[in-house]
Amino acid sequence: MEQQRFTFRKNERLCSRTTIQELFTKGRSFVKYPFRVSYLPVESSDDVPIQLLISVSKKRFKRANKRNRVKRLVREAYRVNKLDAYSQLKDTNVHLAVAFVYLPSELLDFASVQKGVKKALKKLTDEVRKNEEKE
RNA sequence: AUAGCAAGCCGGUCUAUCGCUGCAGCCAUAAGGCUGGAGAGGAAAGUCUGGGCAAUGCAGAGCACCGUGCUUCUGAACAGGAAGAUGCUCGUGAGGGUAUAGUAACGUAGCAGAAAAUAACCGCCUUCGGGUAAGGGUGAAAAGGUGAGGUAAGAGCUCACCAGCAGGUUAGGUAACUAGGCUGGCUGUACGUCUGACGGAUUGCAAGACCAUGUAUAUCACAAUUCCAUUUUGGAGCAAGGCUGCUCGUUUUGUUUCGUAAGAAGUUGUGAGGGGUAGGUCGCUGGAAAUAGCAGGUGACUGCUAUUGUAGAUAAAUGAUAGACGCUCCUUCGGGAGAGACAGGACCCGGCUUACAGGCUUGCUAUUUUU
Repeated sequence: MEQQRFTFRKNERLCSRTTIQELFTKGRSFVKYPFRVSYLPVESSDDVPIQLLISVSKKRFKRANKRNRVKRLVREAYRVNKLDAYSQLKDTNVHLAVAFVYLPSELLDFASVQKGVKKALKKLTDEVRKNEEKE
């Protein structure tokens, strides 16, 4: 793992259909506006601590170009702000499958999306650490 | 100059930093790294149509069902396009919208109105048997219109002119059709049923082809064990399906019976092995291609020549931030403020339809002013 690179490559995305199924049926979740975050610890040999899925519902955004725009904004915000969460999770040595579900039905600008992503990541890392300590 | 009509085009550009998906080259055991170059639209949308491609099905015939509808072209084809014809309609105008096979037979025509179709009622005339569609003002539509003669009163009953229809005919046009002349007193309109012509298999790239870990397993070989009648093929009958819905016809499968041929079958273990899930590879982008020039055509379009290589992702790439230019508005000319539409490939082409801030070009029309 290189130092301080703001990448978002394929191995950081959640691609497998079966793990996505498991994530939504078995995983835990919380709401931190504007996202609902679901997560599930998984077995993985990769270096990457988090595999992420961004989801925007067709009900809220009927047109494909708006859905694409939301996904791009969220992905960009995650890409810039993920390193904090990585360093937090590195010493606990868990691998997570995470889904960000976009809740509002209107477009937000990049600044507020970024704020939301930061908050959500913080809450995620806090919860994971708590759970580790319990067990 | 202002307002508008038609056709066509554009629909931000550049720089810096970080980042995404393929491709080519180099480095690396690998993970990956570096360099170069490429990376959404006019509608990519709706999925309404015509094809290519793929799988399945198909001896054929009739009926049903669905679609189309003036003419001539165009095109691979179409419910597409071009040029034209006729009727109706909107606009001062440039122009826009809309309809169009056939009518032998049958049906319907609300409200209003006397009446919506082998004319009843009022009225008119009368020799009291009847005759009469000129008058009745409602409607989208009222039995051709106007005038004269004629008559008891009237009527194409007769005549002139006008409108339409039918049959010949002349001229123009490839044709739809247009213009004229002749003959016939032949004279309502709309919609539907109907008749006839042409076309139409079904499902869509989540099609389909290939590779294949784990798990279970058809089949085959060998071994052990148990046990005794099945398997193969041809004819006939019956049943169920397939061929678009139905009928005829045809075909496939199952079953019963008659004949022919063979001698084996079940369970367990080991090995081989087909199909096939997760996942992956192909399909996948060079094609009715794009651009330019020349030629033909009123035009859609066609031909020839040259040049170009132009997205191929898969929980799905083409983005974010900052600045500059450009656009609109305000201005104290220092500057300040604002907007940036509709919309994102998912096998590929031809169309149609719908959405769209703002801007540009060409031709034309109306009005006003100046010359």
